[in-house]
Amino acid sequence: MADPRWLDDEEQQAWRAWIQASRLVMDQLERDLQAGSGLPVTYFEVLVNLSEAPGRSMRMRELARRSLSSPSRLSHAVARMEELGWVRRESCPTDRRGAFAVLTDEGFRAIEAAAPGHVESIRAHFLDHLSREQVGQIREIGEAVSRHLRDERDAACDQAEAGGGCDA
Amino acid sequence: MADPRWLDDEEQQAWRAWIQASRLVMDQLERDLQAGSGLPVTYFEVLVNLSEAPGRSMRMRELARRSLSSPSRLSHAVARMEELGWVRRESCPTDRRGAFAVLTDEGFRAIEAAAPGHVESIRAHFLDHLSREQVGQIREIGEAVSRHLRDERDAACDQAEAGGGCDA
DNA sequence: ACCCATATCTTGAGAGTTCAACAACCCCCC
DNA sequence: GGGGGGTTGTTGAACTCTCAAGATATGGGT
Repeated sequence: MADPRWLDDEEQQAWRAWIQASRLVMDQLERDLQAGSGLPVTYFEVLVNLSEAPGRSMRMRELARRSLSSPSRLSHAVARMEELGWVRRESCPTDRRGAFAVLTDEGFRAIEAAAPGHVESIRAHFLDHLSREQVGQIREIGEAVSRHLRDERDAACDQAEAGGGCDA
Repeated sequence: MADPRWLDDEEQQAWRAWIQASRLVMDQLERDLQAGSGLPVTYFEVLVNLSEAPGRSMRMRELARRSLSSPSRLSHAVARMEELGWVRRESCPTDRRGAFAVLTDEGFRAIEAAAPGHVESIRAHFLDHLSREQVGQIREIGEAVSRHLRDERDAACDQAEAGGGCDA
């Protein structure tokens, strides 16, 4: 840590371009979606995940995983969306700790209303500026990076478990 | 808007991979930087921009632009960092509306302490998983997307100005 | 049958972000 | 030398996110 390998010019430029694009795209989508439908992007993603689930219903834990959300965040988000009438909670019959989140009809209509504008936004601020080749490149890069971070998260869990037996 | 051009499979995959990677990388960097130095990423970026400016000093407006921050956000952020003793405000002699943000020695030390871990984090969660080619690709893609969004922001200003004379 | 580590989910407080409204000021134009 | 439009920066409220702590329940080992 005393003598870190600083980034060379190419790395520096790539990193800055990536993080800048990340931020700008996210922020713009957030504004568009907010202005068009009053939905934060994170809510939209939760609702989409729910809408694709059988019965439009999913365990909180699983929903959190798919929405790239922490349990806490999802809990707050669902609480908020319950107030809005978009989601309803149901208790799990086989595991009394568990809770299901269920998408209501009103929630479904909210996604349907928001989706077209959101897709336009994705095209206008992202896809339209990429060649066909670049679309393929970004998919591979994104998947490689995501895969790693997902693995690492799982490894962290395994490590925690294995840690118990490490010196025991 | 009634009949949007939905994303085909390739577009869908590319978009999801991108946004997922964006989120995962950002979140991980945030955690690492927070754990290592108690700095939020946005603060770090503000401080870095300041540290590279002549006199370690910059007008709020310009600092906001470079940090991809809204004026409001920067104002709050600087207020917070002033409490921490990392930044100091100075009034502008030639424009009495204006304010400078100035990096203090303590603020500079805070960046120096945070930087090595941050770079390691960038390598571990991003650069290390990309081939040399992909580093180049991501730079081009990021710059294309950023350029567009930057242009659009400027165009929005021009439009607002031109709008005054549009039907006048 | 009991205990304890784990898992699931919630809650409250603290911190950052956004939006709209506001205050202060510059500058150009009449 | 005033107006008036545009710029710069701040503020407060509402909202979201994170972190740590807690409530409840499961499951395996003894």
